[in-house]
Amino acid sequence: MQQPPRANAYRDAWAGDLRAEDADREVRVAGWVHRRRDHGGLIFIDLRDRSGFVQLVFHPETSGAAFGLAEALRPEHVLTAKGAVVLREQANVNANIPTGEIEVQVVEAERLATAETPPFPIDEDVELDEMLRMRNRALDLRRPAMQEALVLRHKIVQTMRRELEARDFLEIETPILTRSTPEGARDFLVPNRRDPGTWYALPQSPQLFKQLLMVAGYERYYQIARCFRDEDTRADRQAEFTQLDVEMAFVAEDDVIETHEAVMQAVFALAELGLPAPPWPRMPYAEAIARFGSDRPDLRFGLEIRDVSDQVRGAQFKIFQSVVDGGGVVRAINAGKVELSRSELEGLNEVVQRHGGKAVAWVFVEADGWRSPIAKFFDAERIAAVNGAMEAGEGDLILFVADDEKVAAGALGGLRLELGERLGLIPADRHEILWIVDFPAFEQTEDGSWTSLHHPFSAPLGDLSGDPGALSSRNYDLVLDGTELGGGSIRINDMQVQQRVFEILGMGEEEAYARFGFLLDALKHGAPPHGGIAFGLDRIVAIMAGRDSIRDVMAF
RNA sequence: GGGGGCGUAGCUCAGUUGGUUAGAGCGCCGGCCUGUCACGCCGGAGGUCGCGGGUUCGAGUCCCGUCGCUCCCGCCA
Repeated sequence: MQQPPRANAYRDAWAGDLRAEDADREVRVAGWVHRRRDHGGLIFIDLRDRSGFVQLVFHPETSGAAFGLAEALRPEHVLTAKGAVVLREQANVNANIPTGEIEVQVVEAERLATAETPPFPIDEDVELDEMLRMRNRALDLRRPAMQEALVLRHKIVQTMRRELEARDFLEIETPILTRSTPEGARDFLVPNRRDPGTWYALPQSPQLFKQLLMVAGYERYYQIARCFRDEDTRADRQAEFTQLDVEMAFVAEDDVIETHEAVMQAVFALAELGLPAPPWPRMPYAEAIARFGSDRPDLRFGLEIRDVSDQVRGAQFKIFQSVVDGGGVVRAINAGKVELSRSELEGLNEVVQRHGGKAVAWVFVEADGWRSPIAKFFDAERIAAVNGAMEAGEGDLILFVADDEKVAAGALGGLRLELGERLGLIPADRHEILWIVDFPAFEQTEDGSWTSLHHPFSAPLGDLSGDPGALSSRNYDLVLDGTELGGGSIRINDMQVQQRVFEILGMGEEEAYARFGFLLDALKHGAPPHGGIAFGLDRIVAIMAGRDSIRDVMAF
C-alpha cells in the first residue's frame, strides 16, 4: 500500500507492509485468517489483508486470552490483533515472503466474524468451475490471481487517464440508455415505461456521441466506456465489456496512431512485455491477408503463406488448374521439417473446411521429387519452381490450398495458427505488435450488396464514383500477438461523402436518419476533420496479466 | 441456431475389457505437538458417480433422452 491506514480501533498498519524497520513498534492489524499452524503450545496465524500477510504468534504465557481465541480460529475468520513487531531469530526468517523477517507477538485479539469453511482453497490457483466461482464470488475475488489482475486493471486505467490527461483530453460520459449504435451486433433493448412499445438500446459503443462531441468543438475526448453487444460469448468476448474510447479533432491517421503509441507504450510498461519502443510497424491489410491469412496476424512465428499459382499453372493436376482458370489462387505454407502422419494430415482438412475451404493438398519434399498423392501430376520443372517459391528443401512439408483468394487466404491463415500451436512455434515470452492499415472500405456480400468493413463513418479514400471495392478506408487496428487490441478510423466530416457512402451501402436517407439522425444533423453544422480509436480494455488486461479468459480480469 | 468436450467426496482429479466393498491428494473433524510458515504425526467423517430411462445376471463404465458447464462455428471486431 502506498499509505499507512488511518489508525482506528481496527488497525493502524497494513499486515503485508510490515518490515524489519518496524521492529519494536506496537501495531494493530486486521484482516482474514489466511492459515493457522497450531503447535499445541504455540500457534501461528498468517493474517491477510489487501497488502499481503504477516505471521501472528500466539503464546500461552504472553498472549493471555488471545491464545484461547487462536485455538478456535479457522480459515477466513476475521480478526483484529494488537502486538509488538519483533525481529525473528535468524533461523526462523522466511526469505520467501516479504514479511518474513518479522512477526507480530500478539497480546490482544478480537474475532470480528467467523466464517464457513471455504468451498475451495483461496490461496492457490487451481482451475475451478465457473459456476462455483460465480456462486462464491467474494471468495473467488480473494484469490491472489484475481487480486493481481484487478490491481493491474486499475493501474492500466490510471495510466490511460494520466497519459490522456497530459495530452489535454477531456473525460466525458455518454448515455447508457440510448439508441442503436452502428456496430452491427444485436442491441440489448430496454423497454421505455413512459412510451409503451418503444425501447432504449444499450450502446454497442459511444461512436455517435463521441463524433458529436467533435462537431461540438471539444477537440479531444476520452471515456472508459461500458459497451453492450447481444451476441454469444467467447473466451475473449463478453456481452458487456469495457473500451477505452477516444476521439480527436483536426487530426489525420498519424496523429491518432502516434498519440496512442505513446499511451499504450506507457500501459505496456506496467508489465514486462519486452515490446519495442514506438513507432510500431504498420502493415497494409492486403499484405497481412496475403502473408498471414488474417487481418490480425500473429507475428511471433513464421510459416508465412506464399502464392504459387504461377508455379503450378499448366500442371496435370485438375483441381489446381480449374481453380486457377476460374480466377482463384493456389497458396501454400512451408511447414518445415515435420513428420505428420496420414491421419494428422487428413485432420488438417477440418481446419481448412472451417474456413470455407475444401481440402489441403500436401507434399513432402525429397531429394528427387515429391512424396505425395499429387506428386504424379507435377513435372520436375514445376516441382523445382514450387520448391523455389516456397524456399523448401529436403524433408520440408508443403501444404496447399486452392480456392478463390479470400477463402484460400482465410483457410491458410487458420492452418498457420493451427500448425503454429501444434508444432509449439509460438513463444510464450515474446510479443509482437503492429498496426494494420489501408483496409478496404467495403466488402461485397454474396448477394452483391456492399457492407462497410468497419462502420459507415470511416472516411473512404479513392474515387467515390468508381468501384466501391477499390476504395480503401482510413482505418487502423492495433494487433498484439494475433489479438486485436483496438482500432479506429478517420471519420467522414463531409455530408456529400457521407451520403455517397450510404448510397453504396444501399441505405436510403430515411433509414440513415432513423439510425443516425442526431449525428447527421450535427455533421451539417460544421464538422472538423476528426478521428479516433477504441481499445478493448478487457483484452489488454488479459494479455498483460497472462490470462486466457477476459472473465478472469473482470471483477463482475 | 449448429458441432465437439466435460459432469465421480467440499475442491482438483483417477477409476483397466461392463464384475464383487468406488479411490488419491488437498480440505474438514478429533487427538498429540513451543518455531512453524503448503507445519508434522495418529485417527475419523464425508458419495443419489448431474438427472431420467434402456441394454445386461451385473452399469461410474455401453445406448437413448434431458439438464448444466465449457470450447469452437454461425454471429461479433
